[in-house]
Amino acid sequence: MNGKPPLIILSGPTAVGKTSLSVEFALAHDLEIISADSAQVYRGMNIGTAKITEEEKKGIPHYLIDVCDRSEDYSAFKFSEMANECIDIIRGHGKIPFVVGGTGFYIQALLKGVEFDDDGPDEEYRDSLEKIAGEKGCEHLYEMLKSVDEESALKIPPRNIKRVIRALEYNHLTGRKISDHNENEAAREPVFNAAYFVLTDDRELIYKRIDRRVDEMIEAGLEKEVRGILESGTSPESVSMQAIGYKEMVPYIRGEISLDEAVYQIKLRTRHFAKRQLTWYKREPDVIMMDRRDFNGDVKAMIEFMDEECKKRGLF
RNA sequence: GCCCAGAUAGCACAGUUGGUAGAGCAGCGGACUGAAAAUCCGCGUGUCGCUGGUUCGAUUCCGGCUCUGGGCA
Repeated sequence: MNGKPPLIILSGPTAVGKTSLSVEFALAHDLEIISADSAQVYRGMNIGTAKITEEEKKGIPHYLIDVCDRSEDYSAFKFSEMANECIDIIRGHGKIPFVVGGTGFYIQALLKGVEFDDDGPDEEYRDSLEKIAGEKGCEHLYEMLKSVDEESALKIPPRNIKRVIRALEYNHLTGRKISDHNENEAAREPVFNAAYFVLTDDRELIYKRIDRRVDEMIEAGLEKEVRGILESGTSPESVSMQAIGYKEMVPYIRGEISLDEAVYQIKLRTRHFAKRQLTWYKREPDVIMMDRRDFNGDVKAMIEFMDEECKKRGLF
C-alpha cells in the first residue's frame, strides 16, 4: 500500500492469552510466527517461560524460540537482526510475517528499524563499570557519565545502573552522546506497513490468570527444571537466569526461603511485569488496542476484528 | 459467666503526654532506543470498631456495646 513490507504484530501483557489467539489467527490466514520474547529464546527454559508447545503450535512455523544457549546474552539488537532474517524467509514462502510476543522493546527496535551502530556490547568494559559500581557505588558511575556526557546524564536517573552503564559504553565506543542517538532513533518512522495489535483485559483478570499460571508451573515441575539448569552449570548470574520464575526459585533451592515465599515472589514479580508492559503500550503510537472485555472473550470475533484492521491497512 | 489484651490504610503494624495520623508490603502512575521477564522514578489510597460522656476540640481520656485473641471457671 505504501511500499513498505507488510507486518502483523500481536503483543500484550503476560498471561493475557496471546499465544492461543496468535495461532488461531495464523491458521486463519496462513501466517508464520516470529516470537518477540526475551526469555523463550533460551533453550531448556520451558516451564517458567510458558513456552509454546509443539501441540499448541498446531503446525504453524514459529521462529526465534529456542535459538540461544543459556550462557549467551540475547538483546534487542540480536532480535532485530534475526527477526529481519526470518521476515525474508517467510516472505520467500509468499506469506506475511506475524510477530507475536510481550517484549515491547524488541518490537519497537524491529518496527522502527532502530540502528544499533556502536559495535557493542563491550563486555569487558561493562564488567569494569560494574566492578566500579560495586566498590564505589552507582553514584560514582553517574559522576563519570556526567563528566563525559552531561546531557545524557540529565536524562538518566543516577541509580538506574543499567542505563548509566549503557550510556557510558556508548560514549566509550563511539565518542558520541547516547542522548543524541536516542533522540535520532526516537524520530524514526516504522519501516513496515504494520498492523500492531495489543491484546489486553481487565487488570484483575490478568492478575488472576497470572496466579493460576504460576501454580500450574509449579505443578508442572518448575523446581525440577531450575535444579537441572543449575546442575548443568548455567550461572544464576547469567542474563537468561534473570527471567521471572527462575531467579526466584534459586534462593528456594538453596534453602534460603520457603516454597510458598518463592511462589509468592514469582506471582508478585509477574504482576509488576504485566503492569510495566501495559505502561509501555500506552506510550507506543499507532497500536490497535483489543480489550477482551469488548469481545466477551470470543476468539472468533477477535479474529474478525483483526482481519478488518489488516484489510484497512492493505495487508490482505 | 468473669478477668486481661487488642481493634488505626487492602495486609501485618507504629503513633498521637487531647489539635482528625505514617513507615513497610500490597496497590496505582510513570520512564525506558544493544541486559527490557532487565533497570529505575513518583504517589498514602483512612468514618483511627460502634455508641454515649468529659472537653473549645476525642482516633487519643472515661463508661457501655460488638468482635478477635489469651487466661480463669
